[in-house]
Amino acid sequence: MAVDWRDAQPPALGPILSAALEVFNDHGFHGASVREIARRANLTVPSLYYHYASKEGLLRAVLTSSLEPIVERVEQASAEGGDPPEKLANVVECLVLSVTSAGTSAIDAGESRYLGPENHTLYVQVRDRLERPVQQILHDGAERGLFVIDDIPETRRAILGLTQAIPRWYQRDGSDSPADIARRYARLVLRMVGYPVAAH
Amino acid sequence: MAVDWRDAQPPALGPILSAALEVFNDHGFHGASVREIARRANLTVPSLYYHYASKEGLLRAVLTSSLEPIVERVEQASAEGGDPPEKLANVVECLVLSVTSAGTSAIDAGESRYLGPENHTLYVQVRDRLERPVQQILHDGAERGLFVIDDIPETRRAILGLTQAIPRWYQRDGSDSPADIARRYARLVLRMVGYPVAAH
DNA sequence: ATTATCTATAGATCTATAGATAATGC
DNA sequence: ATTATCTATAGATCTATAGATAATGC
Repeated sequence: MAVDWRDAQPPALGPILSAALEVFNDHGFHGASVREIARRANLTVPSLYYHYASKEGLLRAVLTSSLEPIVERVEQASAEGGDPPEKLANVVECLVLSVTSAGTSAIDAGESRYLGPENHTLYVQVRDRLERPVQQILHDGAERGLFVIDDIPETRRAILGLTQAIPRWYQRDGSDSPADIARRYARLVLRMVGYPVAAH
Repeated sequence: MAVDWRDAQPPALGPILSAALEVFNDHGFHGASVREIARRANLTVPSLYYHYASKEGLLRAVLTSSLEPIVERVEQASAEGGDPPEKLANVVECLVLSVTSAGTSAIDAGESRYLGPENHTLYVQVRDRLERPVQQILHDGAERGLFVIDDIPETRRAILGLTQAIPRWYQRDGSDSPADIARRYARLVLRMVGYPVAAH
């Protein structure tokens, strides 16, 4: 096993994209200015434009570069589980850890709607790789009669929407550790697909 | 019973706020321009400023005016249920119908973070009235041993986050009617709180 | 030669206001 | 008197580029 998906992720995002991630997270795509991104990256604006053709290109790079390591960890988390319930618990834990941990940081996936058609397509390709393992687990679990699911794609969207909503309320100085939240969310999702889990 | 919470909601938002709602929904707060809002409301920009002191004031008015009728319907939906499971199913159905129905339209609650402190406080007061009945139902259901819940506030946030994520993928021309989605989401949430529901 | 940075600036757009003018209600 | 609209514009800010300059690698 190359890396443990439970480990805290390294930044891995280079100074420009790290600056862009911060500013996009703080103000959203339209509220962010390339001036501020350049300032936080210790560059002038034209230097920034040497590396990225446009503000939109910057957003696409931030979104895909943030999501790609998450996809890889999610694939590992799924592979590590023995049966669908364990796989699903692992994947949900991994997703929650990803959006609550420092480095990776969760840029609101909703900002992707401001991408133009070409950049949006590139982003969707990465997002699809995140959806695929979740879809597969739900399908397998339902097929084996382990899960009770009315509509698999809808449930997949519910699960991913659930984890993406966490950054809206999560405070890093709160009393609950990311690991605690991750474990509770895993149980919550297992119950959601009709797999009974006792209360803790 | 004054109004049926399952009825499709009337617009009820006046021409200026309706225009603002559309533009904020299309482009987000920072991507929206007051020029376009004024244009869609058939007004000049200074006329618009006569009615609302600032773009931020417009956003606050849109957010609270959109949310208030939803709050009232949710309170009705809860009151109409006999026991916690029925109340919860009603509330979730009502929330899903609210974010998928035409008039009310679901402005992304995430835009509220762009409000300044005073306006944010006003918005939070309305949002709290939405959270309260959900919190109460979860509390009652857990107390009576009907629900299996690890953490009530976290589960409340999960449920509301779940419904707020719907507008990101919901297409009004899709094959599933809002009523179908609402019923499936209600079952999904009941399972989430450990209340078993058979598959449909 | 290539890569990466800079100063200076174009040109558009943004929120908001000043001050005049019309329409309405007492 | 009050309410609601308008024309005209202030003043700031935004994304992006032109063109010069330095540093690096062959």
